[in-house]
Amino acid sequence: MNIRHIAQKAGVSVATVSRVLNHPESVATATKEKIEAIIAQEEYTPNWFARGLNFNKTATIGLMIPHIMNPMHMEIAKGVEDVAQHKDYTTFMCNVEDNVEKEKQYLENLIKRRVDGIVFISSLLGEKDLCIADEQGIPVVMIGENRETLKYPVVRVDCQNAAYEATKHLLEIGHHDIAMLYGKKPEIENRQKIEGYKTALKEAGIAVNDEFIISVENTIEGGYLGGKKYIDMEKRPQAVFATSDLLAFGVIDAMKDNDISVPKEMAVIGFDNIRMSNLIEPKLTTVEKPLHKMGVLGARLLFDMIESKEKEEKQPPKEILLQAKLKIRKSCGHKERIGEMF
Amino acid sequence: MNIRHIAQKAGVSVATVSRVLNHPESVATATKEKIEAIIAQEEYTPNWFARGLNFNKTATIGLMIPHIMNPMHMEIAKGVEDVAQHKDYTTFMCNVEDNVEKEKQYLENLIKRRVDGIVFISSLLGEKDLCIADEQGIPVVMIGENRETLKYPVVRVDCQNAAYEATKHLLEIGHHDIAMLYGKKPEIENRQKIEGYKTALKEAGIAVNDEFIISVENTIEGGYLGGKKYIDMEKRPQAVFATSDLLAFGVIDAMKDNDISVPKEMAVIGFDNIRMSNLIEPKLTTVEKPLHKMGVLGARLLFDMIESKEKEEKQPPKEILLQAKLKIRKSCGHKERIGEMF
DNA sequence: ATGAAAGCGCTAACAG
DNA sequence: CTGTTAGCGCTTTCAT
Repeated sequence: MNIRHIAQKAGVSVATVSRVLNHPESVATATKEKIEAIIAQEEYTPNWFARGLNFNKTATIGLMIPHIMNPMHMEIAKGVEDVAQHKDYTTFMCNVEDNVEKEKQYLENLIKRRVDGIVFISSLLGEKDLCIADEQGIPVVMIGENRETLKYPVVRVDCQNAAYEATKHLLEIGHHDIAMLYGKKPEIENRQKIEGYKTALKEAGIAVNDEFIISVENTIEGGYLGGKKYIDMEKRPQAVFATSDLLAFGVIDAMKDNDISVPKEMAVIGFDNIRMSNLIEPKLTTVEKPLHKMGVLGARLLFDMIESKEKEEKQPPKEILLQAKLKIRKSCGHKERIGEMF
Repeated sequence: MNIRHIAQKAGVSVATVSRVLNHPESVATATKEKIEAIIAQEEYTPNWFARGLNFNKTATIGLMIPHIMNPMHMEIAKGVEDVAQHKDYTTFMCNVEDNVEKEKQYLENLIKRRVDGIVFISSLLGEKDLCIADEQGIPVVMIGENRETLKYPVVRVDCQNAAYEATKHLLEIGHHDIAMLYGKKPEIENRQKIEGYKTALKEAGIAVNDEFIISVENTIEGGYLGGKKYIDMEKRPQAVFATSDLLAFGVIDAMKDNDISVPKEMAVIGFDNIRMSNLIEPKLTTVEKPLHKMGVLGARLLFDMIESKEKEEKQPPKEILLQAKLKIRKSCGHKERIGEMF
């Protein structure tokens, strides 16, 4: 079933059919209606490839997701998808699994398919790979930074400051021996978080204990493992700053399994504020990232680029810096500052 | 940058370039290597559309997901994606948001893009829409049933029996007034679950109280709302059978907010056994669905069809029926049957 | 307002 | 082993 069949049935040329598909106003009402009827009746759908061959637009964007089982990523993804949907774009979600090779493969795939743009959530890719997209003229935006060099527009949150605040919160409650558990993957954010953590400790005149700084897989299981390590230490920490809520969940689970009360014997603070974080027991004190908003802003940035590309304008890469906010709940045992609570 | 440029640079015809791209073995090693070098150097990527115009294969499958923020769906999606990845297929994930219109739109989009097959998770679509894919010769498989008529291969679990077992478990513990809270959306499964629930009650000689059967959005918030309704009833139920873990989470949260102890004053059982269900307090007793496996089996079914389509074989739609299993934890307060625990 | 015809970039017979 | 060439289905000038 192709455009020629329709043209024949209607007794017109293919050009006319093509016109009713693309510029309906330029066709006589009578012929148009006749053709439209036939199209409907025959359930004809124009061939996407033939079309793409002529246009250079696919109304598709790609979305790289580090891990689809991590609710944090999905909350961001939802934000991106909401905007894309609104613009009548289809979103290609790609599950990277924290694996550089897989991400590279997906990127190539997306480029081959000529997506109009790509949003990366915490990309693992280096300059060299990323610029493949660039060279093909495909706009790219980052959510969560990727490399120090900001060659691409990026939506990021000030992780260093957030980590500083989180650690300080633990300090204010009265803890000295504060451990930090971080997920292996988004390297730069980790570095910033470590920096913030150390700064807070130093300001409080506390020496950094490197044994307390552990990295694991960024999953509940990873958190459990980390928690177990802290438990087995000769000199246990009094508090754990976990760099994601998922990790914090794992830590708390490990504590429960070993009859260590949270927050009484061990304070735990998370990062991200995913939906579930106020459902576990004790409700998780955490750092609130505006996840959905990050997705929305990232997508907007991308569409700005797509649209300015059409007009052949060029703009310098924008950077949106968001601040995170402490969300004080129960897992650190703080009793004052109730005003800041949810 | 197209195939002609490459051909010129290499001093060969486009056909030869096309050959090294598609049937490298049929080209002399020397010419092949030369052409490959030029392709690499020029960073040439074949135009996807031109290619799709000739082949009728895109190495892409579509995956309809009712709601990306529901971990249950993402665990299934992960199973599908794992298989697709293994077969070197790219997976187009579509976030349906429990919205028929959106699902229809995504379906049309996937068809236009000529995906090689589509996996639907708990599709909302009717025969009429679904057969659009059929008519275009695009294989379709269902995970979680869609309509009574099984025109398509399907991976499903015996929800009726599972609901029966869940209710019976509540009964065995000693509860009489058992409520049922179900999510609005996968209609058929709901019907089956209600059936199983009623059967168990009847067998125990307990009259069904229709007031106890409430439907809400299938989210944590929905569960919270449902829980609240039960709390406000003149004669409160002693136990709630929630048809998803997400709902159960919400119910438990509502109980906590109202100082009703789970399981002492209110037993709660869930359905799905998502990863988080043993992290909340009390650990959730639930019905375990083999989520990842469902995704894997669904994808395999799809690839069977894709491959048998290539060979022009036709096979009757297969149906895979899985059994769910009670996962007894703490939220119902049962103390025996420890052997069945995690 | 409509038709004829020239591509878009690629693949696959068919020849050599 | 390689080149020539006819499409794949559609859009879009350029004529009429």
